[in-house]
Amino acid sequence: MFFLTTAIDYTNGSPHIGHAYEKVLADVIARYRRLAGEEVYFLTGVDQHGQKVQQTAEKEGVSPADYVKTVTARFSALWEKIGVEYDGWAETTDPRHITCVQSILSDLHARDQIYKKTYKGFYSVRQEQFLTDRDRDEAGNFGPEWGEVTEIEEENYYFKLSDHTPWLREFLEKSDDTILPAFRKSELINALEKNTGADLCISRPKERLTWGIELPFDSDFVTYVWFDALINYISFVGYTPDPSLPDFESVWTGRPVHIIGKDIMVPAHGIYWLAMLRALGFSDEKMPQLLVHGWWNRSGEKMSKSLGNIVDPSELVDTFGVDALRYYLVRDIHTGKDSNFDVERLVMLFNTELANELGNLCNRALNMSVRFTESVISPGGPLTADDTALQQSLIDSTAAYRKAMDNHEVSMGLEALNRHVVHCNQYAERMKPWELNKNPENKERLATVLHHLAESVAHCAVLLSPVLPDAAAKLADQLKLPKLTDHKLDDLKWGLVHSGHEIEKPSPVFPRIEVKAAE
RNA sequence: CGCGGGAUGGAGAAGUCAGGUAUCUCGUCAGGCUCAUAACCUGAAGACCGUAGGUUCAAAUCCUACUCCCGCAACCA
Repeated sequence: MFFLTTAIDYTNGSPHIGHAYEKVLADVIARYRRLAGEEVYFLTGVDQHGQKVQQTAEKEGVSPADYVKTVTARFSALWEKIGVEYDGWAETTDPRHITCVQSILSDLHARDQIYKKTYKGFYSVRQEQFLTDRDRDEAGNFGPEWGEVTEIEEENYYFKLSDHTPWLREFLEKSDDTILPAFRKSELINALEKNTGADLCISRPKERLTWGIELPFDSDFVTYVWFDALINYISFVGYTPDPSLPDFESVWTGRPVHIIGKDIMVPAHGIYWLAMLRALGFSDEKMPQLLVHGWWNRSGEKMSKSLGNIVDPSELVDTFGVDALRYYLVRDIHTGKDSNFDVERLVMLFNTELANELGNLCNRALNMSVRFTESVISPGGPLTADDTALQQSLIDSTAAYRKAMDNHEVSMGLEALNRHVVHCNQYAERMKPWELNKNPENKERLATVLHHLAESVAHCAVLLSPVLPDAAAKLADQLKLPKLTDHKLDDLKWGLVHSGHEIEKPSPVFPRIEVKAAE
């Protein structure tokens, strides 16, 4: 089983382009793995507890539970809108999750992995948090942004993180595929080097915070939100068995892939979570891989004048469509790195690669079949060097696509796919089917050329399907091949379009996006 | 000396781990085609690969020093 998760989004505001990116990336990877013939379980959801939720709810004059419900609905509505299809949905206020967290807390407490101690430090009342030396300004004082700062003593529960850091360090040192992409590994190991054996505070006294999961062994405290949230990765796949949840052993069969942003690798996922799993008895072979993605940055507000200041993914979909957004989000960023969000590039990539190249290829190929061969596609006569070169291009592109996608490099996968599309357009230009059509003697040759184009479009539709499932279905529809998208990668052999296959006059699958050059 | 990432033709990127005539997309210029979504195809101009040294037959790629950008720095969910 290929078990894939995303970070669960914190329900403290509306979803933005970064949230959408992570989910689309995960959705694409999940769909790709299914296409590759693997069994997939894709889990995502929302993180609903914690101080910030409690504060925001208070500010808005509603209960945290109601507030969280509203925000959660915004997230799930967006996923539906942009075609993110998950198998499991995690909400941390779910009773099944709470049961699991509490059972884990009890277990760790019973095994002395959790203990109580007093912490003395400087506390900011306004920010409701303890401060550390790095919060001091250059003069060594706490700045006015913290408001009143007092030194207080507080009892809390701690998880024995220090028991596991030596193992973690060693595990990470020898593993090349736990942190993806690899360049982030050194960052995590460095962070670990600086760990001076500190343990992790996993409780909050109820005087300060009530919106959380109560500690099963001390009702004066709730669980620290990270300790609660991280557990979603196991609670919602039945770590504590529940008839409404999957069977844990059949989901967590190897190393799951957790897709997260670079901001929550250190310390939450890279340190806390791996250590927590270790404490629960997970072996090295069951440790998750962390696929760490970068950020969409926004450079300047220049484009906002001409195209409107749009960053809400839902509005982007309304303006440009799901295909354009999904394609852009995985095409214009290399997994792991940062990129600048630019609406003009979104439009450009859709128009050039989808409308002009692939969409137009489909359109011209099918139109010619309708006009020149009575809508019937047949293999025609003997193959020339041009034909075999085209078939080889398809084989090469498919191989490059698979290699890239296996490494979660969606952008490179799409680039590989594109190479074949370009090859096809060049092929059409050289073969000139419209010329062949002028002389009846060329009928067989004409059939061969058009067959090669139709066959290529069919393959491209399948390869594109993880990224743009709807568009792939439309391409299949144009080709009159309704079962096309049922194919697995290994079934992709030359001959998807059978001899004598009939099609109809096509209409554009990717209508060009026309942008009015506003003032 | 806190940590990490980055600096590549006008714009955005790949390539750097495993050195070997600089790649892709957009843009610009010129031409071709007409089946197609004013789409497609061909050709051209444009980069001393941040700076300065070094290693090597050979460096965007390895080594040293430096400059400038961005993020993070562990009770911030």
